[in-house]
Amino acid sequence: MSLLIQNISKHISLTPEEQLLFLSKTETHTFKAKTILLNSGQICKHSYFVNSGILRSFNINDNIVEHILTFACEGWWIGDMYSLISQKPGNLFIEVLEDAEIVMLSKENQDFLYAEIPKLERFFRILTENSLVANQERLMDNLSLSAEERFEKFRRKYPTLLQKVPQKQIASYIGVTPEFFSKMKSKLLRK
Amino acid sequence: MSLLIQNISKHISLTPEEQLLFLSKTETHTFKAKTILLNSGQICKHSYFVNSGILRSFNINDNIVEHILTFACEGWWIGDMYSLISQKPGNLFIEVLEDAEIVMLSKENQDFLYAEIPKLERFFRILTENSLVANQERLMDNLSLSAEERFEKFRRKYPTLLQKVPQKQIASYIGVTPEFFSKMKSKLLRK
DNA sequence: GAGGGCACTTAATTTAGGTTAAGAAAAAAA
DNA sequence: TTTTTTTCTTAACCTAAATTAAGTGCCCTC
Repeated sequence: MSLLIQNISKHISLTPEEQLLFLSKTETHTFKAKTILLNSGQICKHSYFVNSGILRSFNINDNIVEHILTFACEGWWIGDMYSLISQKPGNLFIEVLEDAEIVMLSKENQDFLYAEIPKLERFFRILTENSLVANQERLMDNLSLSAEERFEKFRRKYPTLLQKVPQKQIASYIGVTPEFFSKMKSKLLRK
Repeated sequence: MSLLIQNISKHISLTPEEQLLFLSKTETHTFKAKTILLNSGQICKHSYFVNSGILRSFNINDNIVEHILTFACEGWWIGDMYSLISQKPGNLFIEVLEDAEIVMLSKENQDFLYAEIPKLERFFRILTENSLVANQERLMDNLSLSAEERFEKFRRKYPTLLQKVPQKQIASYIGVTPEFFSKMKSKLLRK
């Protein structure tokens, strides 16, 4: 069974026909690292489900500084939620960090599937709720924890990412400069 | 028509019977300012819809510093999403800031209503999506904007709140100390 | 295998924002 | 009204993290 169907089946149960219908409305593609799937200023047309590889979404401030909103590894969904909902140009980039196989679900097909398989409303509601909870926690962490504590949390939450993505991107995710991150890391190692 | 039904009707349409069923599963109460509706460490049993007044959700760090997650005014929903979903003890407080009339929807009744009126899955999906988008924007703002810029955004987004809640709570929301907020404010006024 | 970018490090300097403390003003309570 | 508590301000001092800059190692690709 595909990773995507497994993912859905964690929260709702689909009949074999529904599974086939769902899959028939998606497209699976492979992308090389460094591919930009969505550019800032574009309208986001798809939700992306990661079969393998790593993606990230980020924005760029004043044309200089990148800030990472999310990483997405195997079994995660990613997209520009704002742009996807509003169908207006967003300010996020979505980029492939590690060669990836991606299931793409277009906004239109998603709406079609909501109509055909109303249970999917439930599935995406739960998915969105979980994102919201994670996001709220990260926001509170950014308000109340030091960079060191945020790094510790990141390391515990995404142990595999630590090995796989350049550390300047982890710095960006936890909200510090690469230089400060480097200093902090060597301080932690010295302990 | 009640504010709550208006709110729901923005996203889905309910028959009069469904409206009555929904309302029959809620309880409306009034609360005085300073009432704590939910304490840290408790399991959140209700979603709260604000008919009038102002509420806030916040956590307390190291028993000292408060950090505000959300304000909720007329027509807004509020709750501890983490605790509500998981039915585990959360770390948020929910407090009434200004005398309020609140519609309370228990977790059990919400689940009951999902079963009776599946359209509601859609409604709460959309509600959660909108929260997520707002939350993501706030997170990115916290990563990339200065305190002054965050305050400017807050002021534009919630002009009414500025008058109504103590400024130390706005400080807490944008993520600075009351002292720094005061300094910043007088600097902005001098311009 | 030489050269050109990246990613990472280190260090000096600067700054945004925190801390501490104390008084003034305002609001709530009595 | 008076008292008490909370909120707001101001100011001196402190610190986490940013900025700037220079140097090192490393993977590309030509």
